[in-house]
Amino acid sequence: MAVTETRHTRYEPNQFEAKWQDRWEDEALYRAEDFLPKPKYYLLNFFPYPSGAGLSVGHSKNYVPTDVMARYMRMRGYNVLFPMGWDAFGLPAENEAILRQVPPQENTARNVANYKRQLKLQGTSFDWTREINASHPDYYRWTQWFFLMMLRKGLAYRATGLQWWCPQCKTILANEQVVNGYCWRHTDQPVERKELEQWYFRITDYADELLESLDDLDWPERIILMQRNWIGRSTGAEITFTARDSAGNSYPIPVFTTRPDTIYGATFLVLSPEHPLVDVLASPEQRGDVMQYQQRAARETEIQRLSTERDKTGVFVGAFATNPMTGEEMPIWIADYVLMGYGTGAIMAVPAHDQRDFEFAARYHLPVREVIEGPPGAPGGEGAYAGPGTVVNSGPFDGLDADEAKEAITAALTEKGVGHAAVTYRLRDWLVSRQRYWGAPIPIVYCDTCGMVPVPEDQLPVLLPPLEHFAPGEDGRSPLANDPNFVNTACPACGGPARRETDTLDTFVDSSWYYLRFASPHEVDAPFDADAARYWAPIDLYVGGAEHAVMHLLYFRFFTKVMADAGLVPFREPAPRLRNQGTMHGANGARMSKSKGNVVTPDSVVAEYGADSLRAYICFIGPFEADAFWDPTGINGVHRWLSRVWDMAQPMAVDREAGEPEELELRRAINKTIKRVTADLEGFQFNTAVSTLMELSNLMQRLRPALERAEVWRWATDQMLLIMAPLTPYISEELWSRRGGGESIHRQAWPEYDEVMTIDEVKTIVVQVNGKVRDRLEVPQSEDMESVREQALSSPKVQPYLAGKEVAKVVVVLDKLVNIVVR
RNA sequence: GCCGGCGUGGCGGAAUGGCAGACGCACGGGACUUAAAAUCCUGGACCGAAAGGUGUGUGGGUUCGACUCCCACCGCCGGCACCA
Repeated sequence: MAVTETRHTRYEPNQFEAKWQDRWEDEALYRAEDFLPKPKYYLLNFFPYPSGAGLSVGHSKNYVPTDVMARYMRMRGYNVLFPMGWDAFGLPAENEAILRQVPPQENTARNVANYKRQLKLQGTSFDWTREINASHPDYYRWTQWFFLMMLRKGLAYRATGLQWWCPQCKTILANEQVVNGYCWRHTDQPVERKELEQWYFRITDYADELLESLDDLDWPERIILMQRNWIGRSTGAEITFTARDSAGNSYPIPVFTTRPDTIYGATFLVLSPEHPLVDVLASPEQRGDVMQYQQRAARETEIQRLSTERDKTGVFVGAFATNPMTGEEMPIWIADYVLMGYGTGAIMAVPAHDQRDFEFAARYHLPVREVIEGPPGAPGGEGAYAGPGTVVNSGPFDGLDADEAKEAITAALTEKGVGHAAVTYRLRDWLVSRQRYWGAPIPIVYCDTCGMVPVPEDQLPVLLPPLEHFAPGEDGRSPLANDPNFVNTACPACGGPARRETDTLDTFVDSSWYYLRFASPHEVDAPFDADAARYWAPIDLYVGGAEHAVMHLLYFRFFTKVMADAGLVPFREPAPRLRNQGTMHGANGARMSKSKGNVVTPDSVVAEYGADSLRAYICFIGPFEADAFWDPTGINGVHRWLSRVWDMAQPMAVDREAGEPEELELRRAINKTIKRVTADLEGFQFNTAVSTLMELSNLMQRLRPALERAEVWRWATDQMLLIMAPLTPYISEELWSRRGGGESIHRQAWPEYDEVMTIDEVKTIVVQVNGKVRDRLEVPQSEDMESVREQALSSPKVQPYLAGKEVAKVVVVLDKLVNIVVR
């Protein structure tokens, strides 16, 4: 046998990582305890859907840095709530179950077990005693309860309308789930329109608050902007024009405009093809054309209709309306560029000052009347003028600035009773019903005698029955409709025969309140315990991807405001601070996904390098918010670093004195490192935290021969392990225990630093001549700048640049530099 | 088209308006080895023999001094896109 006289063992993370995982769990190291007197910190990741594909290192880009924060905050003395649960309902889960021909219940359970295993593998410190699952009856019971609350408060309603239908998902989608006319899950699947009766939540009631309180959020600017655009608040006026049909009957047509100042320039009205007055107003001569156009518009896909490139088309209705300001007669047209779902579904067309109206007028030879004159020299040319200017051709309002005219004309309209200031939103109500199996059944019963009856709270949950055939049908009905045992029930009001609602709730309803369930995950009498929720919520730091900018993140804000109004929670925003992690791309540059064939699993990385190397590399790879590219060789760097740490932090006898200069240098380095890493972690800069630690270990490597058997070395190594503990929990714990550190390193306090010890004994002063570096002066920290200035001016390296020149100015920056300006 | 964000070595990236390229990857040279791996030491922005000069997408500006602030342009990424 070869003699392997190595002083220490090699760094082999597989030898001890599993051991610590078990021990941490046994010792309940990460259990969050309600109502501790310590300050609380609620750290949460977006609610994940446990996919059969399992986790990739792309997911680690979210979970690892968040876990680092959780561990850091615990060491800072916070009572940290860092829970995990499963957004297990929903289409992807159901589709996967269909594909595998396994009931979704079973499939989900297996996926959850795998996710959990993978998360533990990576050393995440979730409190698993608070694990929740949205597809369990003890959870969705309360999702249903919230639906009833919405209904009670008048915020849930049923309505018929043309809705987006994805032929692949075989269900209706919410507006937020339609992307440029395509399904958000099937990006090559155009959505179609179906006329169906659906359930909605009245999110538009909260549009103003959802918009205004964005200002108070510490969220990425991008997300705030996207929400602001999505809500799309426009201010202007609603103006009532009076239309007459060919028989001489009058009908009011309200229009919404953001430019009431241009009303004198309105030369025709345009109604949406679906506008209810179209049928009434169409003249006998025009009726044929009008109906043909309406049918064509109905057939158009959303993509065709939304295309801005396409020429504007329309048809004259055969009727006229009176402009309430001018008394002028204007023709009424229909055109598909006017949408029924926005504003009033009708507009006054001002071709001189609106590009769309201009194009329409040009095509159909309708009159154009200029009423806003731009400043002199303003670009004339093609198209509508939408800029600022002075009002002309507008009777008594001539000469006013356009902004003044907005107010003046709105006031005049109000005075005459034909208009008023108005606000319109792009945001529509949230469509929450889905014609799919795998979701929370909507707790409603239809009785022939009593009509629609909510299921009483004490009869919740309405259980989702196991179904043999749970795949969606072609008929636009939920598979639940095929189960007579589910459908047929007794009316809760009269006891007579009744039918259950068979649609299920959008999964975004599940994720709109889950963050509160974590406060008291086992509560049986309420969705959450009010005191526990008051203690833990709102979320102090919420972390997830930017793809949920206008879906989940809007819905759960809405839910929170409703809950606040219901007295359930004392705050109106669920997550005052939000951060988005960047996307992890595979080595081939594509987003990491199974279909791109570039998935790297945490399992394979952990097997090869250990979890700490994975964690450190994920942190080191780049800024948290930035996208990253997985470089399979890049991890070597952090792995080598950890191997060196392993080697230098082995327990060592203390039997030598340290050399004083080295000891001081090490002490300073430790203090500086604590200071920097503290600032880095607070600022979410995990990449520089790791590089700071690498610098420290490089320095220690250099000082090691001089110091490794001195007391200061032992102290420094302990400090280093403490700073590393949140980033690399396993190696820190293993070395800590080998060194006899006592209780788990993860129960230790975050190290303090001494400001004085972060300052070097000497300072380096840069000497510039005309901004170019010519010399560097090493002077004692205490040296005053006046003396430094003299030294700089007399520096031999600087002299040649001063020769024959006149010194015009000397700029002195404290402890930093001297810049000599010469002419 | 409109609104954001970003442009720094071969690559990932670092730099309160004050030494550009920290820390790594990859690569070159060397040590150890019969050899290799691993490890350790070492080198490198570019031009130039050197002195020195030039460099943070391009062009201007502010400043004693600009990767950093301002203006214009180019490129990439993201969002929105007939919303009246």
